[in-house]
Amino acid sequence: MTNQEIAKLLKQVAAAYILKGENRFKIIAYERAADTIEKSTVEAKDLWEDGKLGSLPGVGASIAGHLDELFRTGKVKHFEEIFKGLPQAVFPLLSVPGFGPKKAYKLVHELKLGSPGTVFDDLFKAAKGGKIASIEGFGERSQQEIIEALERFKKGQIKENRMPLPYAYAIAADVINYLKKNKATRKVESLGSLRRMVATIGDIDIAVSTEKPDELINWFLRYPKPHTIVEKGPSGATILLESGRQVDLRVQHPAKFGAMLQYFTGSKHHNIKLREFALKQGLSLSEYGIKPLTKIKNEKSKIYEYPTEEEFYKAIGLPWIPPELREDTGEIEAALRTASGKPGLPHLVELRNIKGDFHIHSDYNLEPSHDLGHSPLKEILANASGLGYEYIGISDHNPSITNHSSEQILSILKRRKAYFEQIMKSTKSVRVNLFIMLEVDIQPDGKLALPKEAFSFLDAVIVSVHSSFNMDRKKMTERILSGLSYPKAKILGHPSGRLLGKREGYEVDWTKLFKFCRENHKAIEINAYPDRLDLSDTLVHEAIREKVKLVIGTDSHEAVQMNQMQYGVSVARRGWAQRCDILNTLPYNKLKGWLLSYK
DNA sequence: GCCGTTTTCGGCCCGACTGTTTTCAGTCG
Repeated sequence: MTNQEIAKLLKQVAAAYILKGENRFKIIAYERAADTIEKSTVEAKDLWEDGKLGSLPGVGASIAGHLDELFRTGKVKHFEEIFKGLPQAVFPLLSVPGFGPKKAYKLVHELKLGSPGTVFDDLFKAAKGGKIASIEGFGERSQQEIIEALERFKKGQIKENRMPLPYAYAIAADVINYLKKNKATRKVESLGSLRRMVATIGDIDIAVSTEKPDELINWFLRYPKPHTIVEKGPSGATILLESGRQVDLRVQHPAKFGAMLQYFTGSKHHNIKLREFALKQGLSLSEYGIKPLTKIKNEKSKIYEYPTEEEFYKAIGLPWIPPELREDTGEIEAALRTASGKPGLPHLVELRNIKGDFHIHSDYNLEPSHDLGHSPLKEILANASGLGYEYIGISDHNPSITNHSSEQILSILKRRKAYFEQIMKSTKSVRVNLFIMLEVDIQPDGKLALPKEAFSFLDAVIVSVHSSFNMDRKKMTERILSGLSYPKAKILGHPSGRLLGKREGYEVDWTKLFKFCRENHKAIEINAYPDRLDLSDTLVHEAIREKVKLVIGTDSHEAVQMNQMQYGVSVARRGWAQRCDILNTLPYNKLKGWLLSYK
């Protein structure tokens, strides 16, 4: 059962409760639980197997109990009770934008739509036949709107995919650059999930601070890349790029920019928690500023405005919270501790702390079964030098074991080592240290795809799973631990194997893996490759709590991709990682001590 | 049903938009 399916079920429970007139806070509780599970980067089922369902914010004893029953038996008696007496045709309609439980129920009830399978067609026919306008609470306009909503829904049912963060980031960077060229622009910032650096992004939202909103909006609409204009209003505009990606602009006066930036950065749950917190101080927060509550009803109180987020947070007694942390996973409580002088918010790792990259593929042809890199070592070194790195590791894929004998593999690796050493001698001007490494497959039986003798030509290896992804959790965990048990296996590469939007990660017992890594001084990689961003933010947070060390690697197959380190850093930051948690922030000598110690 | 400055009981975010309304309900982000 996937997170999406669980979230859907919980939303249906909430909808059923709405229809049955249940206590509205109970409804909100179910909606909130559905929302966190839908957005969680860890499978709820994995958490359940570890007995950690309760770690999801909004999932308490009661809902966790129901989910336990769901995972064990495939159904929940309590939910079935709740659904009793409600027409099933209501639920499919809830996926149509504009349809909530009450509207859906009223239509199904009044029009006697019995079948969930044909409810869309049945309703569409009823609307076309003019049968909706006469229902109480509806009219000609809402009837027309229903027709259009159903048509849109039919067309757009292949739901637009969210894109991996780096793609969105590149699009946004170009728009932001363009917006900065206008003289009326004071500040430009991304908003929403993009600013929080979430692994996948839907729409791109950008905010501009300016005294001349109209001028900025018109400037935005003249963005030089091909686009169509979707919407234009007094406070912003929306365009659709040729790629099908939507870009929203919001403009605000500099005096109010802080509150607006805070509001639209979210996350929703962070903002809700923040407003609850402020309310206890008699302050009401909104996108326009902060309003002190008054005792007299309906009296309009003054709104205080804030040019910056720092001032906004300060006004409610908190230090500024980095956007990457704004997910209501303890950051407000931590900020509060910081405010009272105790250890609270982490000092998040930054891109400039990174001193090297171990996961780089070169163009040296060692006849691997996976893809070669495209750049020669010299170019990689030059790039590393430009990035200010002290060291790099070249981790080409291991030579294919089906096409080579052990002797051939030894000979290939011996030649490679000699070749790399020769290059290093001839490029003494570049002061980047080299580790000669490999990325080695962990085979299904847990053995590494490399003969034992071959390790003498290597400083260390990254081990990764590249095949048989569908093993059960126990076997996969044993497989990985076995692969990591080799003395020179120091790093587990792209640990979950996920490909964003394409493939779920394989199942792993993370608790067991983290414990093993901590005890054996193995590091887990945060792979910064755009389609991976693996380990996920939530698991990074958990790994750090378990005192596991991490490395951030780009998995570059071209020298230019080494610049993608920033996306790995953003995952680390979302997982609350500080400099001390990330090994490749260490200077060369210290790092070498860890990488070259074999047990 | 969830959850915790002080609260394990008693609270529970904010504003915009839409359409059918004469003051509000439903939906959305």
